[in-house]
Amino acid sequence: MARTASFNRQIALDSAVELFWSRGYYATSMKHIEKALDMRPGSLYATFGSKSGLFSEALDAYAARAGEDFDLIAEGSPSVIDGLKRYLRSFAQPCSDVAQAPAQACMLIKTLLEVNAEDAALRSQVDVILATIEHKLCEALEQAKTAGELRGDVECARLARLLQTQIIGLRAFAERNVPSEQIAALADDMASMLDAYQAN
Amino acid sequence: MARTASFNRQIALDSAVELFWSRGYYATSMKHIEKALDMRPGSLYATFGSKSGLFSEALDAYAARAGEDFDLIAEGSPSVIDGLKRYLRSFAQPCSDVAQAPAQACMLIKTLLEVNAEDAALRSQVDVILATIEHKLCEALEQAKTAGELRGDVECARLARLLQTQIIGLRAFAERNVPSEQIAALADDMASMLDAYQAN
DNA sequence: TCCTTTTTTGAGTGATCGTTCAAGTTTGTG
DNA sequence: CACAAACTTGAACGATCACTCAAAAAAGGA
Repeated sequence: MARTASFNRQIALDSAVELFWSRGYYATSMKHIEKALDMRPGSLYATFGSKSGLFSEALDAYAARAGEDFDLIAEGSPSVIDGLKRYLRSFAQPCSDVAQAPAQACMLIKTLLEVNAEDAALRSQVDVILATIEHKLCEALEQAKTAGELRGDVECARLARLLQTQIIGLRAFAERNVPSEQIAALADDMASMLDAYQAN
Repeated sequence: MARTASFNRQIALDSAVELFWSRGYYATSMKHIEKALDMRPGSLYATFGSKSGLFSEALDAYAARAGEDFDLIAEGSPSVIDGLKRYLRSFAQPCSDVAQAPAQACMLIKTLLEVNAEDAALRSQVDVILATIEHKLCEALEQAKTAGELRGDVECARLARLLQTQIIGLRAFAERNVPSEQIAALADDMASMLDAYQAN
């Protein structure tokens, strides 16, 4: 009955994630977006509403993909704690996938540190996503506790926050121009820290 | 023989640090700068050359102040390790000074994650400053080792990077909208980690 | 007080910002 | 093939971007 859209929404969002993850929010212009997504203003605004609307959807797409990556490692691991250790170390691998990540640091953290109070909606969106991830980590730890992997007195919520902070620090540090062996050593040190929480 | 400048360079730079630390690099316009520094374009460009020139000087001013803060805590501590633990916990205090910091996260890390390849000079400047801080931490740890505070087999350079990563993570996490008790608990956990490196 | 030197001011530069929209193009249906 | 509906295009909008510069203002020395 009418013309069909020539673009694929998910592919467009993937391009937006890559672009925003690489350049950040403010330093990405609509010209960059038009080129990266191969879409013109009319289509862009009809589909995503605004630059911040597109960014918001890109954030959700990024979070979804990050969640899948975590689940994939968790499922392929013999134990919960082992999975968490592998997850930590996964950020130390220079080029794990064929598709090179546009930045070492997490897009959520880049956004948390970049976006200011004038874009409060984006800030609170990042806050919610990070709280969700924290919650997911907490659930994994409680599962480990039930399985007898963790000591009985471990506060899972607290350890979850510590773990999230380790990941944040590791990935932000990795933005520095340092040899990859040093990043790997950092990941190893963090994995070893978990030993202090494991049951005898 | 001629008119004297009406502004104080150091005061202007302090204002620039506060402004850039709060808003970041790209989201800070010359209009913001004119108002915060109470200077007009002609004076600004005659003094600092460009927006990036001013930002570069602000980065150095921030690093200098951060170094002083660290030295102050280190000097007032009974041991090196104790000083480092206090330093970690200092980032968990909501409003330690009268002058409230414009952000929880470190300005250097905000810049590292924000500035993209087009401003390579700023990026490498941050890299150099962070390497200097890492080196300073390493020296403090070696001093602690000499004083018998650390085990003999501790790799100071590696531990220095781990410490820096902890601080980066802690301060970035603190940008989230979470209760200050959780930040304090994080700092405590990080301080406890150092125990594993201390001599029996 | 006048002159020289330096600083300050603010209007103005072209470029680019996010966004809008009318016109043109492409599709499925009758 | 004709029509209607949806999508694509690209020019254009006012606002703002970093930055320039000529003119006005201010200060010290003679």
